[in-house]
Amino acid sequence: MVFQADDYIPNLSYDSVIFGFSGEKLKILILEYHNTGTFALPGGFIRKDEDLDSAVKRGLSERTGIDQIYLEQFHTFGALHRSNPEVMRRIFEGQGIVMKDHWIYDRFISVGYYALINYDTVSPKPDALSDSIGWYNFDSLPELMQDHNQIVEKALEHLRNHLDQKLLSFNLLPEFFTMKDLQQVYESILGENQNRANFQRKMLGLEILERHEKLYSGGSHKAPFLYSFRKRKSDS
Amino acid sequence: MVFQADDYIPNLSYDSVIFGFSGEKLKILILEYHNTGTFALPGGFIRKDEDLDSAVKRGLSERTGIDQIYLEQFHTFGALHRSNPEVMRRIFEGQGIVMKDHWIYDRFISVGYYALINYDTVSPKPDALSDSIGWYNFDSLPELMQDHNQIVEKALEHLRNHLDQKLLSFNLLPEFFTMKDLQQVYESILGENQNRANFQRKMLGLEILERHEKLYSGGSHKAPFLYSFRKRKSDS
DNA sequence: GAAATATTGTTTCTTTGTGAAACAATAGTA
DNA sequence: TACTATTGTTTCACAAAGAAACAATATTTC
Repeated sequence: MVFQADDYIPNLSYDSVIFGFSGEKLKILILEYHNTGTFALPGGFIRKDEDLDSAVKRGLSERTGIDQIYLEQFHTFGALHRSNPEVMRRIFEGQGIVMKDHWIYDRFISVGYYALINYDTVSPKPDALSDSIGWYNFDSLPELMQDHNQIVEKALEHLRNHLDQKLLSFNLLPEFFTMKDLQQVYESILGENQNRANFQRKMLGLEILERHEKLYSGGSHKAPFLYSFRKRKSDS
Repeated sequence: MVFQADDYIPNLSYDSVIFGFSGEKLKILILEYHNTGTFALPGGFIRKDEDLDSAVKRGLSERTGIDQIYLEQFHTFGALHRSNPEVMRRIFEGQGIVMKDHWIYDRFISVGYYALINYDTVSPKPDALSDSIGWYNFDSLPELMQDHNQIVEKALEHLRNHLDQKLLSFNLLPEFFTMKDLQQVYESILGENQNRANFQRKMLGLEILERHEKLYSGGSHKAPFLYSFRKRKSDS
């Protein structure tokens, strides 16, 4: 599982910010390299014979088991000193792998992607080098290696700016959800409370929701409708 | 001037969409390789010892002579077959350079940037490989090599989406301009007419314009105010 | 089984913002 | 001096957004 130099494009990687929503909080997937105490975003390399997008999809599907993932590229990080060969070296040595020279120790420019996935239906798997992968609350992340904290910041910024246009939130929810669920997704991403009545009006006005029978819920109050989002032509 | 393999990151390039505004129309800079009839965006490669952003700035300043350029990265294009080695080979051979193998014939992933510059104060210079560089009306571009037309499309899309937030338009205007000038920039970028009264109200409301004395103009009508945009702390 | 409670779905009212038109001002022209 | 073209501003109508109030209902409590 040591990466063969000839198979991959050198000096170029991708890093992914994988968002999930637990029902209350926005979370992202973080890898941990136990022996080094290093936290990192899931990332990977691009084969010489594959599309950039395909490389990212491949990596995410390996880690999450999901094939149909909402993926968006948001920025490419190219500062000269963003990558630190010493950190990579420690990670490999923490795994018992000692290599004097390797293309992986070079300087890397990295393309940032974010993904939105349904938290409930995923059981993430660590990759070959990492010992664990897990969900972390977005508002209390550990310190990540290299510039990964900045990458996360930029991902959220992009997500916020495009939340309305792209109805991204749906990718974070299960098939059926209540209006309150949807509102909580918006609130956790935007970081501010939304007015309940206006939020409902706005969402229904978009004409993308399908209303179903009422939820037979356990709450001691009026049961909310369940919604799903309409299948569109563009969906495959 | 043949690029040395050891100096540059392989398989990675940048392409730049350089916007200018002639006073009426939105234009972009296009290179032409005469002997091949090929049109292309100005682009370049990244040295192993420089920031990605610096590489792009270096390239633009070589071509435009301007150092302080508004630059924004908008997308990285990574489709496997986006670059075509045959086209590159023809360009080199058109220059009388015949090389059997060269890293420049490899597959390239390219980072797209756009720049906004003041049309009047720039006299663009072609690079080593191209015979000419010139302004083309944005709405009547020639067919460009590889995926460069798509790159331009995506640049405009990004520019439109961020026009309000970032007040980008100012980078396209001379130091002093009228409200009508500013409105024409907006209209040419957005591709639709703006209401005159509301546009003025909106722009003044942003509190970023400084109003100066009236222009002593030649028009047979009330002379318009001249404006400049306020210097901000963040400017260096 | 009736009242109480919590939350949902909707409506109403107010405020704010936007689009279009009208009005007033003025530099040059006839 | 009147006329014309365009600018700067105001007004009006309408739509959107924010806040509060009202009505409906599933469960709990008495």
